[in-house]
Amino acid sequence: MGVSIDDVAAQAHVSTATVSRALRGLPRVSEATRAKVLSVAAELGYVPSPSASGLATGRTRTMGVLVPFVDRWYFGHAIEGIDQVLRENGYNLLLFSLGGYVHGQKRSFTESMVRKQIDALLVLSLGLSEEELRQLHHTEIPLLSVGGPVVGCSGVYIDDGAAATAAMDHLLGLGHRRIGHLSGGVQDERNFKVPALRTLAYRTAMERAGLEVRPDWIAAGDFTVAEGVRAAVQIFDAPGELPTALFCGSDEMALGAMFEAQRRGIRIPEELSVVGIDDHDFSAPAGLTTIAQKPWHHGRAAATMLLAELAGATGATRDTLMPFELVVRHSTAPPPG
Amino acid sequence: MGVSIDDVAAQAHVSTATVSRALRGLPRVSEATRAKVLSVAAELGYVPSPSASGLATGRTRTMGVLVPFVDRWYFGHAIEGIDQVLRENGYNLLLFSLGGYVHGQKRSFTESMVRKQIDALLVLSLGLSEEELRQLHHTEIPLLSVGGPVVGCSGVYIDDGAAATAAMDHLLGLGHRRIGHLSGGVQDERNFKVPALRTLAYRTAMERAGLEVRPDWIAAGDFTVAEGVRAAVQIFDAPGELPTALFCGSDEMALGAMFEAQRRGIRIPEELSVVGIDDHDFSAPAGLTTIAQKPWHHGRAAATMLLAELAGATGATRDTLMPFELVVRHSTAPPPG
DNA sequence: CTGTTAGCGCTTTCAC
DNA sequence: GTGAAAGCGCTAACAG
Repeated sequence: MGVSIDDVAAQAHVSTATVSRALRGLPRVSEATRAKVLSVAAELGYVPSPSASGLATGRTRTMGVLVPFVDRWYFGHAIEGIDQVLRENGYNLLLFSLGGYVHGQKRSFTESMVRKQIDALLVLSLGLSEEELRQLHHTEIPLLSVGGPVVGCSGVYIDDGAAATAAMDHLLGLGHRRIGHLSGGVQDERNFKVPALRTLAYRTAMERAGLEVRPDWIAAGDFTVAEGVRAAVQIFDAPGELPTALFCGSDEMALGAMFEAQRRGIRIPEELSVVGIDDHDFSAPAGLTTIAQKPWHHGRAAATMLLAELAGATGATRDTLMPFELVVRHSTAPPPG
Repeated sequence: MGVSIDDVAAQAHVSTATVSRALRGLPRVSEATRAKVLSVAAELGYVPSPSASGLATGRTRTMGVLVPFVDRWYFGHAIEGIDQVLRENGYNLLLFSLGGYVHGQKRSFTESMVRKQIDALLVLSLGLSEEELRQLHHTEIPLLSVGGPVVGCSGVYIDDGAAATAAMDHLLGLGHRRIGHLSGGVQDERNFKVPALRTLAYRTAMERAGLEVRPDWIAAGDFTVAEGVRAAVQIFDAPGELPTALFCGSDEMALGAMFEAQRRGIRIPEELSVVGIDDHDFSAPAGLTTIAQKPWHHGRAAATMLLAELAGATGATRDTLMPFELVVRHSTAPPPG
């Protein structure tokens, strides 16, 4: 059925070894033979078998990408960036999604899924357990994280503390003093520290400004709109005065808070300022002020580094901080009064 | 470095063939030997080489998934569903994203990316060109589309015409007579008919109700929020009276229209009703009335069928219509007056 | 129930 | 510059 390298060799009247060299652009092949081989291969519609060359070389030209979800803003865009550079370099992208099972027994990622199957692994914003990390390092394939720090391997991400601080400084600069917070990452996310970093920056900024951190002005979500609504409800329903501003751990949560505020007739930004982190696709249309980051670029940068490492550039994968930027839109203004 | 089947065979004092049978759960192996092999394999940390077995069997236990984007609602969720059933069945998911290059020369999907690499291909809501379709069918691997009809292969999707009609009937039932439309798919999407089907249903419903289809009440977008805003602006800015309702080709566009309406002080649903299709994650929080579909289920269903087909159940992949449902929330009401 | 023996299709020394 | 031949690790007859 499939035409093999032998067919090409026969047709071109050369050995399989020569066909192999010619097709891969290796030296030690005369231009005449190379041309001949190329034309015969094209004519026959020859496509090399990845399994065969994988077996022979030990490399699969496939990169694994491990994600907690594919249907969430950050991951979708990061994967898109990764896919693009992989494609440009003739690499395949093997996707492993935990589908939300960030922890627990339903979580099904194991070393065996990866062994002898991929040349390197990109881990997206994921807290790997000690055991998983151990297994992964044991496979000895290059590893790189994207979207947040992961112990034991380098990563590509923004300085979450600084980003959150920039958001807080914006609010503080506007004159807000009663600032609430929708935090991300409800529970134990193991080694994944992003939500905690952002929340820590909130507390630090408040204290630095000499402001009180009121527990009833902090609510936890999981980075989604739905949870943003839930967290906002919790804060809005709390007895006592409301904050004049909300710093949200993600744009989705910020948007959720905006929806809930609108539902209650709380005017934004007149009565309440809202700022998020991400610059989600919905943020510009909704007029949300945010700290923008570009997961697509993160993916590209990470994949590029990993490819360089595979190409032999030892040390090509290093921790690298990506830029972020405050984008002021219409959800923030000085506090009322 | 890697421990091979021979190592296991040696340690277990059996032949490689026996190890192979034992590990794959084939018959004709005594329980005693099977147990022995299993324990030795575990002890040695043996993991079979996909390349080797792929070479030997001609099957890779990998399914390809071709998508126009991974960072869009429908696709992200569909991929999640696909990934899950693949994982449950020991299959790998090789992702091919066109990254938005739905057409044009930057589009890089070719037969060679697929040949000898995957056992089957899932094509997500994508209009393949005649040439691509020809190449794909030429590879003779099972094909199945998800999210919309693709000529030449079966598919899993909702009846878009009926879904759009349900949305229109809701509006009509509420008493609306001036209904505008945000259509999807701006330009030539080749063989991808979903946007056109929805728009056709709009026209048909209008005519059936004896209502005028006004060109200035129809604006085209590309299914995204940003385009929804743009299209809404176009309609809102048109001279003459405004429609009292908007039927949008996707929830993202509907949400964009809602943002724009809010910006202009057009009250929803008092002055304007908006209905979409999808039940996007943002729809419930935003209170958008919509026709809900479940891409995650579509993905699961499609992957399951393809796997069955691969397992030998000829004809397992057939056209199958998935359910949809009107979800009434707070963006629709009877027209003013 | 188990072992032997060919490959699967490609890469890679090592000769020539 | 080119060819011969030995694998890479596993599966699949075919014997026994």
